[in-house]
Amino acid sequence: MTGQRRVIARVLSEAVDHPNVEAVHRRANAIDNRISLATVYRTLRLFEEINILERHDFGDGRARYEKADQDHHDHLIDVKSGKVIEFQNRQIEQLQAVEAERLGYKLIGHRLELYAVPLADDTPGDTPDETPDEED
Amino acid sequence: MTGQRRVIARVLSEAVDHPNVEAVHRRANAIDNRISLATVYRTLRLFEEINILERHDFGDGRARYEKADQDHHDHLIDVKSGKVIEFQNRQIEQLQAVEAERLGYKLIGHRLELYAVPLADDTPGDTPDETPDEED
DNA sequence: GTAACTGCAAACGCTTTGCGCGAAA
DNA sequence: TTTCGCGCAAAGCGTTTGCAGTTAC
Repeated sequence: MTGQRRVIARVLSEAVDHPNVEAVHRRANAIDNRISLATVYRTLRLFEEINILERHDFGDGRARYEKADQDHHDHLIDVKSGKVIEFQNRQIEQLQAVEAERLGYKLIGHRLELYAVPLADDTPGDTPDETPDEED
Repeated sequence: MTGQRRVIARVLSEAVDHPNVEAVHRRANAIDNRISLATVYRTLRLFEEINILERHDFGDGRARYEKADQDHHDHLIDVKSGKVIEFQNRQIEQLQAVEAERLGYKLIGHRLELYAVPLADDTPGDTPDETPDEED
């Protein structure tokens, strides 16, 4: 267990969002600036394989990470701000398993992402709020 | 409307699966071998923007296409064979909208993928059937 | 004739990897 | 000491793009 891995582990255990690799690298370097991007990639992959972390792909072409969840949840992506909200819905989960069985399969995993806009928000604009990179 | 676009459109309208770009290119060239990969990429993107096609990402790092659906459906991915099965489930759709509202959002899109293994299949093996590239 | 489209090859963005050095046990 | 992890820079992969020539209309 090296210092780099410790730092990266800490960054992710403290994260309340879903940082991409670059963000993890930035945060890790704020703690110890001798951590290379390659190491971040290698370590994140390692942690993912050990099931310490989960990798997500929310469609922007870069991987995002969060600690593997004890209590499983899915994500709602605010397409205006890029914000990511976690939610659980036992009912939907249940129906997924049923649907899989109906098709002759045993469900072993799933990906559910809801893309949505704020309810109150009536702005007609097409442009999403300036893409931040750091958010969620 | 050029010959290339006609061929690519035909390839996708005849497809019963969810080909990736390389597969589309291969099939298009079987009809007319003067179609470059760049044109395939450009045309698929164009068709996607016009909502003639839908682009999917099933997690293998390459885009897959199918014709935009009149009647919306989601996908179940057979993780053993790579096969992709389409399904519809009104109940799940409904619950997604409800969940989004509960979180203060208006649902505008979603992605639901079920990863599963055949029910009958009791093989303990970890290795998926040789990855084909052409399948589904 | 002009605007739109194409093929080619180079570039891109994210991610992985070969290698020689350095730290962990 | 021996193994494992590191940083660096180069390569890999799917995808996009600049450019000059070609095609549609």
